[in-house]
Amino acid sequence: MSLATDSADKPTLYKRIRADIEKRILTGEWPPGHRIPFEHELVARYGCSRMTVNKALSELAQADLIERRRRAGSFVRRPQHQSAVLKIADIRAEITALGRSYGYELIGRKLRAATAADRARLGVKKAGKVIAIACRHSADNVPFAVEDRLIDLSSVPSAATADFSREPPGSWLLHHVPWTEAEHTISAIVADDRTAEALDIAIGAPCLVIDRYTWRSARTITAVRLLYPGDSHRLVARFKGG
Amino acid sequence: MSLATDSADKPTLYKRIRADIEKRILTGEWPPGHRIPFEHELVARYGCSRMTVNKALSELAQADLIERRRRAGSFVRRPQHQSAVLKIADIRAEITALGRSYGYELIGRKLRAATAADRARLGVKKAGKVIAIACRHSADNVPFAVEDRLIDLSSVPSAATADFSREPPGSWLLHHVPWTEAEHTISAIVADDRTAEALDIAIGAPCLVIDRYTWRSARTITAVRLLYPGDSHRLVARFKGG
DNA sequence: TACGATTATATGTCTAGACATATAAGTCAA
DNA sequence: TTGACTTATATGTCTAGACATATAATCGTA
Repeated sequence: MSLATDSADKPTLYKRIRADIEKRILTGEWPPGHRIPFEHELVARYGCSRMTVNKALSELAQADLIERRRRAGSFVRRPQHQSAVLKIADIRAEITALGRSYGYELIGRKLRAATAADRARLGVKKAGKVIAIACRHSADNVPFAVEDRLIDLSSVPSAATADFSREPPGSWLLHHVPWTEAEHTISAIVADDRTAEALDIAIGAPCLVIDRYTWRSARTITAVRLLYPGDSHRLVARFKGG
Repeated sequence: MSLATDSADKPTLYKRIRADIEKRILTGEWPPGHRIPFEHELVARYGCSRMTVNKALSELAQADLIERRRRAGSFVRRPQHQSAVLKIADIRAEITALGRSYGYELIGRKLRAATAADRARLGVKKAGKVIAIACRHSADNVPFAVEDRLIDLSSVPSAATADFSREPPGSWLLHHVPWTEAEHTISAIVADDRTAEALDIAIGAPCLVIDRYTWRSARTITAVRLLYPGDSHRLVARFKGG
């Protein structure tokens, strides 16, 4: 909701330019790598001075949405600059970054009309189709995490035809769907028999639970629950603040 | 290290102005709430046009380091705008925000020359004095978290005379010491007998463990371990991303 | 073909003005 | 004392220029 509506009030010109460009990036109309119009082109389009256009583009650059290169132009950045906590969104990247071999195993995949429970979990009211996915990640052939995910197909129709038997859904989504907001809920449980079996740990051993919800604008994209062995896994988040 | 050294190269004027102000804020010379010089004063001091000063201040505002108010001036922001994960840094604020009554109990406080273990925990080589603090937080008289903290007195000398019997050290630090970086490590354990006793939970119940290290520039400020009952507590982190 | 020098161009920074606008502070009346 | 009105002022936005600088593209040469 934060940058939702500058509704009704008259935004200044440079803010309008910035919002116009931001919108095209977030909707995917201008994908990562796309060259956005030169300053002089925007000057012509909006009928203003170059400083006004420059201010809009500078703010987008400061927000890491675009990258500016002298003589070449300004380009939409790849969404790889998330906060540290979100980097763990891509478990494969996390494991390979540690120099360990990544293993992935699809346990189950079901395409179905959303049940009441599905709608509650995704936080949506309208019915629609969803994909439910269960899978397991491993590092050096040791179970690393089990994943239980729901994807809202009305937000991400292309997920219906994606091949999740080879690519983990988290990686697929990260590379195909731009997100704008995510919420993590972290808690701890002790392993029940099924969890213990899946993670190859003892019943009663501590587990870290991460529930993540991801939105694009106001639309829910996916809800996922990740279970990690709590004593062997550490979740590291590093911040810069003021 | 990120914005550490623009060493040797010649930074542009607006960057120098921005860096000058940033430095005074981070060193605490200009504390939260302090009014920084008006644009026209900075124009006089640096001998440049107002637009140059304005660019420096606008970027500081976009980075949430200062707040600008028409007619009033520009003010150093309180460090309350951290990422969601860091908001839980202040347990008191977290509890009162939920409308529950906050309780605090100092269990122990020791001022000592740093032992080898202390130095390892803080990640410093040089010896010096430290304060070790143990305390417990509660919500509506139910144990909420136990805290085990080490403060490096060479970084925060004023902590030696702070009264931690009434104010929790986390709140005190948050309000007295500006930080620039923090690292969280989150894991899960099962409660041993001492932990179970302190949190009033069963032995073997799941606990969430948060280890946090905080730095100002390259100096370690504090290291803290927080233990939460894992089934009743949830750590929520919300982000906006690209 | 490969490499080095030249050129064109988009961004980076800066100026000396201008008018708009929100609001702190002061003024005056009820 | 309180509330309404006025005023002064700091920031917000914008312009039409300028020169600096990094670099993609081109051209020329070995």
